[in-house]
Amino acid sequence: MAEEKLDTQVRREQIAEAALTLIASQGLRRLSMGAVARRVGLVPSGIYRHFKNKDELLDAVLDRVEQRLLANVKASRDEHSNALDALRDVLMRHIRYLREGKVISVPRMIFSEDAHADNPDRKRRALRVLKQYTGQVGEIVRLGQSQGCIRPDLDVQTVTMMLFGIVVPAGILWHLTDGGFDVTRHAQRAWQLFRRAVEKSA
Amino acid sequence: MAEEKLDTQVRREQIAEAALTLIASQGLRRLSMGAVARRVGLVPSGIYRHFKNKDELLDAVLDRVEQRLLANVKASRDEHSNALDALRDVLMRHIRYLREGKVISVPRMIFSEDAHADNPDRKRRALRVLKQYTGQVGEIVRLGQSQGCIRPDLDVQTVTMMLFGIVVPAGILWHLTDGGFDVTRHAQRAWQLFRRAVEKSA
DNA sequence: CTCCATTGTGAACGTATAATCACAATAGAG
DNA sequence: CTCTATTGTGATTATACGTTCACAATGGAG
Repeated sequence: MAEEKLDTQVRREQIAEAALTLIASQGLRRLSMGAVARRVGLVPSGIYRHFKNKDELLDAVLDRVEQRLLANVKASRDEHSNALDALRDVLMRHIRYLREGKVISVPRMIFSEDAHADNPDRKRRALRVLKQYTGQVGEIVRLGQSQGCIRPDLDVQTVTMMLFGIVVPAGILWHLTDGGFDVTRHAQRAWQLFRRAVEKSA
Repeated sequence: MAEEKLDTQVRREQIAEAALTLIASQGLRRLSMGAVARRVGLVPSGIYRHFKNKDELLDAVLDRVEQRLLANVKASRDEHSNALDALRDVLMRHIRYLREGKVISVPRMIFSEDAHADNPDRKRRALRVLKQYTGQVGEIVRLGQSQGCIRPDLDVQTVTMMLFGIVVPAGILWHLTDGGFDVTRHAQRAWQLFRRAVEKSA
């Protein structure tokens, strides 16, 4: 079945990526070691050459999720000096990924109760990822406050979660409607509302 | 095991309620027919006297979720003539329930990919429930626009989802932190933001 | 080229759980 | 009170899945 023998480091990447894709397309519940194996062209037991068990695999997936999330915020920060522009970019980046069906696995890994059904450790790690992420976004908010484009009296976390609150429900509807919900239009409109709420009027 | 023989109608209620509670406390994944049975004082196979299979049970649970959601919005509408007050009440009602740990099963049933993993039918029904719910909230928004307290130029659905976007992320954090996140405080602050965004200033 | 550590395979096992069925208990109609 | 339909039980089956293990293939160090 395997085309060739590959190094563990390579396989671990392949396998984690395959798991991520499968989670994105079918949800965590249907993620079986067998399905992952098939996707990388291995036999189920082959996975265990590279991961001790399913838990360890899910941890690796969570690692990838963490990397991508933080990389995204960083990109938005780097590309926009104006804080509001950067925040808008963060938002739109999420929406774009949503539409491309790429990283639905992210919310699925972090939010799905299944991801930490009986694994308090992973639950803690998911929380840590989320906090790091909102922390980064919060930095942008703070920047905006010092730039004078965001009202200084607002609680940073609240603003952050409000932005977050545009993406998550949109993702839910997008998922429930199998892509029928126009997330882009919604994000644009919601952004107007968000902006009105946080912008410091001159 | 069973204390007494009970009518199917009564059992169906008991069983659906037990399932709802279990989903709330442990998530959908860990919901087994055996666990439900134990909770109502029956033997696993006993469930099948009242439900054809697990799918039918989950459908019944979704029914209950639907009822409670709509009843909640209705209560908020009835208790407050001012639209903004009613919206705030809808929000706070959610938050209260969140804290009481009562109806986490609601988002779990509607949002969890597991609830409709390979059941497109239930997915459609979950969408219908969500649409009815947002439709009801949307009515309040429209009312507010005609009352003159909500900006008339705003898209109703966007406003509705924005309110929704306060609850959902809060619920996520509340869940991830095992109740450590102060959802009430967050809801109050987020409400200020929301209000500022949608209120028609005099 | 040779050899061994690494990687891949197929069969097998244990477990969890949904679902079925023959049989027992019981509540309520008559 | 009696009888039957309804409800409850325990044993059992089927299935899916995570995991293990003995064995085979292979690639790279020497």
